[in-house]
Amino acid sequence: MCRCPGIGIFDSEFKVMSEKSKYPLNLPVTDFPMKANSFTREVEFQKSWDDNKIYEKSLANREKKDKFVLHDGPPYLSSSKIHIGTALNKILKDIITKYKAQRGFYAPYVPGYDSHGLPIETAVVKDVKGGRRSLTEIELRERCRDFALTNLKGQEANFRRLGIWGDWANPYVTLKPEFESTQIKIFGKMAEKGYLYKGLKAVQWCPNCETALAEAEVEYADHESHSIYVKFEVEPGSRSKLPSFVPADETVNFVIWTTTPWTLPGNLGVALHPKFNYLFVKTPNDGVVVVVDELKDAFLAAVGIADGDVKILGNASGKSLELIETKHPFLDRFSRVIVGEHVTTEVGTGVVHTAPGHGPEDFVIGAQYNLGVVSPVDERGIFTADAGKFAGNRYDKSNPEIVEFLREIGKLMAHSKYAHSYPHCWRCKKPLIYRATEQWFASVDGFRAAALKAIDEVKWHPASGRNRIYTMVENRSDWCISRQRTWGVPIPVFYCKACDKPLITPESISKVAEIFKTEGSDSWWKRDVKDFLGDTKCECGGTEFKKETDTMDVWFDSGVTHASVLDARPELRGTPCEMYLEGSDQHRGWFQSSLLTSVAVHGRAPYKEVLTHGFVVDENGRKMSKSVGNVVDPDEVIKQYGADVLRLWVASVNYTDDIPIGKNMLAQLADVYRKLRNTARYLLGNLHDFNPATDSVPYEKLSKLDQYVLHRLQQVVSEVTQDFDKYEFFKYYQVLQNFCVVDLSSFYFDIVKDRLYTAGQKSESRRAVQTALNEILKVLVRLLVPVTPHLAEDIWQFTPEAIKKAGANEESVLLTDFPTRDSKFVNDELTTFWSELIDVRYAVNKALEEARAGRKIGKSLEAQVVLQFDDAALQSKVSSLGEELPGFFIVSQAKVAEATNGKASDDELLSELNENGIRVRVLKADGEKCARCWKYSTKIGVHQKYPDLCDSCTDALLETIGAGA
RNA sequence: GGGCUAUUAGCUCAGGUGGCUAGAGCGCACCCCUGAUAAGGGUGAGGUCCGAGGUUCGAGUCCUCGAUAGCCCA
Repeated sequence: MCRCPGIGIFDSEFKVMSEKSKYPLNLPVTDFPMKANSFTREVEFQKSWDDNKIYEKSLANREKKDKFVLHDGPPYLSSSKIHIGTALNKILKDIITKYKAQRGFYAPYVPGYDSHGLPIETAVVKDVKGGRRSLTEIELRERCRDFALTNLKGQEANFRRLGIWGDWANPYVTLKPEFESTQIKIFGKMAEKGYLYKGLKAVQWCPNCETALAEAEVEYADHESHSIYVKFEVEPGSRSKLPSFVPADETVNFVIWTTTPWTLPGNLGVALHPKFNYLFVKTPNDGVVVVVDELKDAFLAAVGIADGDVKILGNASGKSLELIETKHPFLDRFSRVIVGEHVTTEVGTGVVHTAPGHGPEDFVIGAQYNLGVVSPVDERGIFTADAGKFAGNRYDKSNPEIVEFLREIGKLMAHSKYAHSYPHCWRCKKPLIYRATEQWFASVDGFRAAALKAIDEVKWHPASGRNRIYTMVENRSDWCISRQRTWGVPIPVFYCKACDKPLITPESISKVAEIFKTEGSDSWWKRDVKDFLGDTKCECGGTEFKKETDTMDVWFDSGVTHASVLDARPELRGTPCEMYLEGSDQHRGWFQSSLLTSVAVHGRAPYKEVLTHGFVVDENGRKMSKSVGNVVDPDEVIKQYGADVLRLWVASVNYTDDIPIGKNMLAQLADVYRKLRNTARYLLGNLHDFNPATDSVPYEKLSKLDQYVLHRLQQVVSEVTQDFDKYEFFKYYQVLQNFCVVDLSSFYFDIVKDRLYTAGQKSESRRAVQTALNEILKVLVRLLVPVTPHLAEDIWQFTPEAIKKAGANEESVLLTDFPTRDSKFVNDELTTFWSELIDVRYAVNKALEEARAGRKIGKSLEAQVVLQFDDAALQSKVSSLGEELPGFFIVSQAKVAEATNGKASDDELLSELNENGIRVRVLKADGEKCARCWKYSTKIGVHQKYPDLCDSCTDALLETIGAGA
């Protein structure tokens, strides 16, 4: 078969004169193509919107109106291609901004990008020969910037291809100087309020590379460690807290198990599980030892004590032993018994060596007990003076020494080698250590109450989002803002070289912000300290300063967009904005970082409403992953179906939960898209000769059916408006689809075709239909704008001039207003009236289908129907249609018979149906087939010139071609 | 392991405060039309409402437990 894309698409495929009929009909005329040809057409529309500045005009038109600002959450620039979830997010935003603009709001949309941070730095370094150390900081940053901006171009192209409108010429980017400058100011304000402090935190550290590592830079590999069991003796002052069954003359030892002997100098506690059962075991040579019940046997085996040689003195819960002090095995300090849920019975003794400077869990639990942090290891992995006799040794070389020393002083119960998986540096492949380092923190405690209050002043969609973020903020610890990275905004702090005191003052902040505003944050590395501080003096009298080397967490970058974008750009009219809209993971991410910085500085949330969506999964509800091969690429979807189908997908699903997508769904969405398109095509084709200004028929003169479809149209407008206002686009999708399929295509359009095609071209009955079709077109094309703007624009461009001139004659459909319910068309009685008639029509169709199945008729016009009703009221309703009745059933004749006239079968009876008090008899139509309208009639050839036409066709024809012909 | 959310026909969705044989559109099957034509119309077949208990005269709807999936934590 010849399939020639493009050919014939712009030709008129509708014909005024059928080849098979010698008589003229009023057939549809339009160049609106049935096929969308989205691949090229959508891009053309997008270009014309750009060229004609449609977005800018939309804003200008509504400049004096209330604002609705949806503030864009910045996608991260680690890739030049967006994935389907990003497409969904941007489309949702676009549906909302387009809708709000149509509703008359001033609704600017400024897209943003998140451009700093580790993943970009990592991606860049990966391609550098010789590794990061072969680059200066500035060189590395330049490469990162290029990488980010290249990706920005790619993502921008992807977004624009989706039909997203906005200020693409001026997006916000976190690496722009003015952005960075504002970020510094926010940091300064938080410092001024006392919300920032420097504290210790255990981070993964590579002693070889002398740098902190992020989670993504850690590789796990097999490693052989020392496995040791060590006694922590209860100090005399705590003996009273022991259970009474413990004999006073026995030493009592909590026994810990560890694979990192070198961390013992950092030990500050021994952790038990509050609910576990701990045994007090009398041993031959080690006094009483305390271990968890479940691991007692494994422990005895490990330390080589026979089961028969011990005696269980009693037991106690972990909780009951809390706060007992033990002696550090070799340093002159105590190690406190603490309890935590993180203790397990998988391996060891159920008594956990706790060194807050050497592990994140230890750090957290240590903070709860105020144990402090001891981390006697420098950046090269060498013990400091705090490590006592091991000072000066490398941590790993000290392992055997510590083991040996423990043995000497009698604290070691067992020692062996232990092979396990252990974190290694991805770069040098050497083992990592946890090391406490100084970091900058935002004290969430300082404004937690205000943040929680702010959360309750925001409208969350769905409502469960409120609880989600509330509990997170309620429980979160302080926010560590420091990153040991180069690609980011520097933490604007200086240190006195003499006393090491940090310097951060309104003046220093203001100077840094000022320089950043013109030169960007590169200046931090390029410029001398003096440029920022002048001749500032430290309190100690020192005049020499050094710059902080840490950069800020990228969540701080994006967390200040309310200041650096909303407040900074006049056209966005400041904070709070109307809406943030992101995936539900952002309750922990952007929603929270934005809230925290905004509350810290302004005492309120930066947004009035927050809308969240779920994650895109495949058709089986599984998450997408490359290895499974179920990833849907938005590019591919656009190539095959176009952006509007993808947008229709977004509108069709309930995005609150997981959002499925796949081949079947897309194929079905393409079907729905085609239905919408063909609905529009029917409207356009049948309105080609209609001028609303002169041809409209007054409402009272419309048929009851025309009035009904207009009433339904108003219902649709009402429902759809509610759906949009509640952001429930899937309801809009259902309503719209139902309306096009049920009310229009298979009902009104089908019935009314006869009037349109065969009545006199200018007859009132045809003009009445066109009056209704015109209203439908006007509404429908606008309803399509938020979700399928390209389709709407396509329809708009093919709308006959007379119709455009009579209505909103905008150059683009994107500049029109959203339709409102027109009360002059509302008449609820029509719904009750027609719903019963539609039931009758359904019965008639069933009867006709039976006749068709029996090969008695083909098309329904070959039949006539005779109806009888048990219900007199229904009968009179049906009768009231009068001459419209045959058209309503699309048969040649229809009549209502008296209920008594129900005698036996007629010879002509083709089928019969009797149910629900409705009796339908189908007979062959009376008379001959009219050559023009194809209806059967007994009045064929009443005009001698037209022997094969029925009377009404003759009239219509004479009217159309002029009387006297 | 914890928190949150979800689970109704092949697909996308309806089913306020528990009450008739659980609905819609699409898709599918069969048929018709050939003057919306790579369109249009008609009829029909599809559901142990995730599972198991429980409350109740009655549960898709309420309660408990569990399964599966997604997100966030640990």
